[in-house]
Amino acid sequence: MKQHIAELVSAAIVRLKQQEVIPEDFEPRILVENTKDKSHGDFATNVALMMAKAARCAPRQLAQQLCDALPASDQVTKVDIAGPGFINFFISSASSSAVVGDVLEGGAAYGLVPQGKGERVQVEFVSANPTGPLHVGHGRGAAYGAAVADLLQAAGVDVQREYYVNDAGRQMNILATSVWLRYLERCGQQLTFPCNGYKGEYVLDIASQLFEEYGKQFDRPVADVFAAIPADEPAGGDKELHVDALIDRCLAMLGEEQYRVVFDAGLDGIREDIRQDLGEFGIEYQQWFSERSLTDQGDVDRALEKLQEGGHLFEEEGNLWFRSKAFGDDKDRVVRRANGQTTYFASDIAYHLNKFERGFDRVINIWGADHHGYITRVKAALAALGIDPERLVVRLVQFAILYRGAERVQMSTRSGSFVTLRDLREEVGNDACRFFYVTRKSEQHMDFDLELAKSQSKDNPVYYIQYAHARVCSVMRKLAEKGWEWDQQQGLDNLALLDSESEKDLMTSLAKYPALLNSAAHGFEPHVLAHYLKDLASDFHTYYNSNKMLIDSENLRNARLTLSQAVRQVLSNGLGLLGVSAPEQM
RNA sequence: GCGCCCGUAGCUCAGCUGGAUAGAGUACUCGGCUACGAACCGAGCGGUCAGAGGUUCGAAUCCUCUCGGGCGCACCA
Repeated sequence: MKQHIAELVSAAIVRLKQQEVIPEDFEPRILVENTKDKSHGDFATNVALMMAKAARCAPRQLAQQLCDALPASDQVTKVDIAGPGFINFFISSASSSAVVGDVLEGGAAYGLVPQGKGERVQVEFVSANPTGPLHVGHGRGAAYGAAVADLLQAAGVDVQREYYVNDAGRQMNILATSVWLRYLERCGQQLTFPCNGYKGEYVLDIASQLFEEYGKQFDRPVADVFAAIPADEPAGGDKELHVDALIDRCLAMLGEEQYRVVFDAGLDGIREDIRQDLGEFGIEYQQWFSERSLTDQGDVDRALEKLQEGGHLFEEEGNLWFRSKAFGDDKDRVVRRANGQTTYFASDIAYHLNKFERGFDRVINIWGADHHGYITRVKAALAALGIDPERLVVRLVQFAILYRGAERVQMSTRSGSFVTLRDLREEVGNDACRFFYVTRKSEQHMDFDLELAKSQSKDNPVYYIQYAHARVCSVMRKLAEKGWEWDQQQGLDNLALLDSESEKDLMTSLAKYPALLNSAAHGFEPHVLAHYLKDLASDFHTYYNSNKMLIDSENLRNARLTLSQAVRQVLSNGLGLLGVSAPEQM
């Protein structure tokens, strides 16, 4: 409909150009909007205001000339000029109610853009270090990333969801060592656990499992393990030196092969736990990409060689640097240390090169807000590799600050005293969780009150929307109890009977859905959909309270049921995209 | 010190690439079930859009500065 009006306006502009009212070369953007106030009709455009200057003409006068030049349309019943020069369009009830048929015909596919000609896009999200279970902070990235991916897919984009597994590096070595120390305890030995180690209970579980599977194969005397290790922090030493020395000792005493077994026990255990956790949260990935595989397959070296060929690397004091400053970064960055080890950044360069080599037109990274300083250097690397940095989109998700009532909850993976996503899901429910996370735009800081979310009260908007859906279902059940049937065709034939304010509002809302989906998808803004669904549910509740549906008049009854079914369909479609269920009863 | 994000009703937040009288929820005050589900609906109360300049027909929205909050500024991942 917006499109139709835009065409009418466009035709009018062409006529005015022929009459030389406005300059030939002037190409205004024609913006048609839904009106906020019903007295302003159904749609409005501000072109007259935009063009006034170029036309050297008062906006209202220009608007009048535009109106006179508008071609006739059987869908438009009235055109008005209002305010400073807006042109308001009133559309016929037949064309506004046509959407009901469209929705029912489309069904679950209503609002979706067919797959096929769309671009290939990768969405990488969560990618938390596999050093422990996901906590509530990761939950936001999970819900947001999944919704963005699903929205893009709904918009016809070919989407691949990926989790980057940081299965290399110091943190993973600390985890492996933590597992081993717990394992030694499980073997019956006593030791002082490093304060910088991973103290979570899940480490104990992994250690126990290791013990059950391998017996005492990895057992070594604790006295030897801690011999000549620098003191830990509580003992007046340095916790970092302490834990690093333990890692080296662990590797030395177990040997490469056994160390790898212990390491993998930790890695695999946690990665599978995360996979299951997210799966239960309704999130499935097409790929779990291993950081280690980049080094193993020589991708890192290859990426560095490529940079070298382009002359983007230089050596200084034994370190190999990338000239990221030349691409807008604050300073140059080390990619390979003097000891030969490549940095995490080097892996990331290789990873992003790998992504684009896999053929994605665009790559979307959902990162925690603390990574924002990282964007410039990754884009710098892409530019140096000859890849347009614009093809990488980074969306930052601000932290969710946890509250228990008025008290702020501190989170730390290392100390083990954090609230896991799993705990939250079990207490609040997946639906409320998924919805709550995406109700706010991603760059907005979010207060997550556990008490409120756990209370399962009506305060949570997800119940409000689900209730609207369940209500329609309930009416259909009651209809059957009365021995009646819903005649969709009769309903569609009698939509003209639905001329109340609330019915028109509903139809307008339904008609907005496809365009809204599209803009939510391309703007990476699932919260737009969340708010829309709340408004649609609200409109429906209003309608439901003021109009009875199960009435004797067959024509009106079927018309109302048909409208309600269309609402139900859109609620169901929208909730589905956000990973929230649409229950038939609650 | 430099960079990014944020500041809208008592609280939690929307406000689309500048548009008409800045909106929801919640809290508070009233009112509505012999009704297809009251997990609902209706009405009221509540604002110097942090502040100051600027751009223009028009600014919560764009630009600059100030104030206030969050987060970054590694040869960690």
